[in-house]
Amino acid sequence: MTESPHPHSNPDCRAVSELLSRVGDKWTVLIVKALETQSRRFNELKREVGGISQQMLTRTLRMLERDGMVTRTVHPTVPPQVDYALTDLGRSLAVPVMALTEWTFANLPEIHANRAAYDGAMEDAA
Amino acid sequence: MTESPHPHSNPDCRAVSELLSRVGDKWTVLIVKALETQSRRFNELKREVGGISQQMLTRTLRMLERDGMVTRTVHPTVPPQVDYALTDLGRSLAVPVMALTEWTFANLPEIHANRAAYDGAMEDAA
DNA sequence: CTGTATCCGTCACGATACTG
DNA sequence: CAGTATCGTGACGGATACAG
Repeated sequence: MTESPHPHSNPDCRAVSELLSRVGDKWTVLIVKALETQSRRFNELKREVGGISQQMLTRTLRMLERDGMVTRTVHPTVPPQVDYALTDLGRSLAVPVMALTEWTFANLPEIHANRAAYDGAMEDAA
Repeated sequence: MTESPHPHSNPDCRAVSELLSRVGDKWTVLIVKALETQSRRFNELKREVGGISQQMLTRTLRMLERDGMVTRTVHPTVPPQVDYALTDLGRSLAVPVMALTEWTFANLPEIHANRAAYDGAMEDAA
């Protein structure tokens, strides 16, 4: 946990920021969740996640594979079959992510109430 | 933890996704970190975070305020003085975020190694 | 089936100038 | 000091067509 006057310029903090961006992107968590219980084929994932384009599924899987979060196994059959599975690293990431998820569920009512109050105050001012 | 064939369309899961995006954006975590120990004034925050534009600082603070993560206190002095502070909600969010941060530090070497291996394999193929 | 290539719209973000 | 207004840019993400 390095200290720096400008967290931004610190390489370690940039790494954390980068990881948070990955987790915060539109599809990563949904894909990891879909792989949580079992390995999946490409189109299985596409159906399971729902609403994702082929392009984004491919891109996100490549990033996850590069970081060692998922493995990609090609079976040289015809038609081709590719299985994606979580690695231990990917599964271990799911733990703190789940903590954030549970925090969200626990505090969702309060957040919604806060927003309603804020928006109400804003339109009073307007 | 609601079940749905298409997580995307589930309002609870969208809320989680939204929260992850907020945490995953470029500045939120850095601002929360800067407010962790004490309340800060606008330009104090700007200096502390480092590299953020006025516009993004304002926007991010507004979002955090709307969600009830920070309070905004205006002192009617001249020149004007505005203090930002974390709420209990904001502080409680910091807990699971820190868990993710620590996971990152713990697994950074492995991730870097994975990337190097992946990139190496790629340029072999090329 | 499992991708890659291409095009395109949107929006987050940055820089700058201006205001109370 | 603490913002708001405006404009520009690039990355992100979707749709579609094509390929092995």
